[in-house]
Amino acid sequence: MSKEIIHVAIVEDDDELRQMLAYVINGTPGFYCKHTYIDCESAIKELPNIYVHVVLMDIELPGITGIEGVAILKKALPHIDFIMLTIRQDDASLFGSLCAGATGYLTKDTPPSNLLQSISEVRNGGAPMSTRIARKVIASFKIDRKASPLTTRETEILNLLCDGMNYRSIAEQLFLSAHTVKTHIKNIYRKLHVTSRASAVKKAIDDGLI
Amino acid sequence: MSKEIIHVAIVEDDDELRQMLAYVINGTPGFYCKHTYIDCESAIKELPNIYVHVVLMDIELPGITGIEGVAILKKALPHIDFIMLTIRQDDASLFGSLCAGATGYLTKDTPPSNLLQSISEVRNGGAPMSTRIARKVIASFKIDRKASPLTTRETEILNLLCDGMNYRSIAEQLFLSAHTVKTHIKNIYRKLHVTSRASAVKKAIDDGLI
DNA sequence: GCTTCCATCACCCAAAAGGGGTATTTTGAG
DNA sequence: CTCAAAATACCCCTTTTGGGTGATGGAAGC
Repeated sequence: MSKEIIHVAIVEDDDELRQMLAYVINGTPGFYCKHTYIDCESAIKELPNIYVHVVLMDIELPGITGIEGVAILKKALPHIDFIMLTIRQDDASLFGSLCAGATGYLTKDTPPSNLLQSISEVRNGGAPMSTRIARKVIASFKIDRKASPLTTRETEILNLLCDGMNYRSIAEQLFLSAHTVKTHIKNIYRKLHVTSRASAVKKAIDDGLI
Repeated sequence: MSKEIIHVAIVEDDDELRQMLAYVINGTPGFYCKHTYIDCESAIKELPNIYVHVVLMDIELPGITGIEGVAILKKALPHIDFIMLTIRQDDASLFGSLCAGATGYLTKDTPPSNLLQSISEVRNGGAPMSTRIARKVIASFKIDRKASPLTTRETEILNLLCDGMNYRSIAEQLFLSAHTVKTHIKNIYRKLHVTSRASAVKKAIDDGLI
């Protein structure tokens, strides 16, 4: 664990909460919060000129949202870690924030001790998340591939279609006649309800078949 | 926090570690470990017949790997939470496990107290992860879309290609001549280094262009 | 003012794809 | 053993695609 003092900035439009957060941070050894902002516009203007390690970012802000703000700021200041601090638990907010470059995601019911621990954690290479949030993130990976309607051979050929191979190339690679490849592809089209290679590839990817 | 006793099973081929883990779990109030397995084969045979909440799963096992094991077991026993407990930190192991349905991922340097806390956490709707692991998971969402090489019009047409539309349909939809559509598609192919619709769709999806 | 990119439209031609059939062999489940 | 599904192979025919080449007008950048 690093012993350096962690410099924290806050972007939060609620005056009371913003001041309370700064108060808690400044009242804890090892943490320091000098800069707070009421919206992303001012944060975007000021942050490049100050020294800060971690930013606590609200999502629901007037003007530029916290998610858009992170996307903009993270691109300009990739060394800063952004922790979302929000009441929102919907998938769009969560995954939007992560795609934008947030490194942590805490709900506002996080008690102060956990919040401080999360700030330390993000500074030490972690990615702090509220309990339910973590579960959502993990669950998003699980692929319950509905039993593919395709046979092994068909799936094999579908993969080669993705590489842009034509009948003949596929046939050579699989030691089949081009006629057979064509028959398989016709069956693939029928099963996926498509009529072209392009849409077969798209549907296969969307449905997690490949 | 639930006060019920959490029933834990272990799948781990190292005799010493397996016994040590069981010893720690059984020595802690609120935790109970009656069943341990040295490989996935025996776990797959026994787990459906026993009462258990959480399974600690190693990855490197003789025969069926922990990842394959989770995929098989999670499908049959979706109510059980699987926590990977492994020395492996590579992306393939991590994301393979998550896709298979693991709910937690701990490295073997996790101290016993953290391990027990993680078991509680997963039982309470969380998704416990080691610090670095969490960061990897979060980082996997971040999309730094390299500026698309395609123009607005080309991207527009690329999207229609995904729907399996032909020159004529695209032309009608965009109020263009089919000749123009063809020119755009030729330019798309050149920029994406492909020579067919199927591979253009694949590459566009892979590169996050659509 | 010049150049570059974008968007638009056009023609020719060979290759490939797609739709409709039919048929044999292998494999697997009951 | 039997039946169904899967995998294999072939034919005919029309439509679509991909590659090459060329041209024009407008907007943006230098």
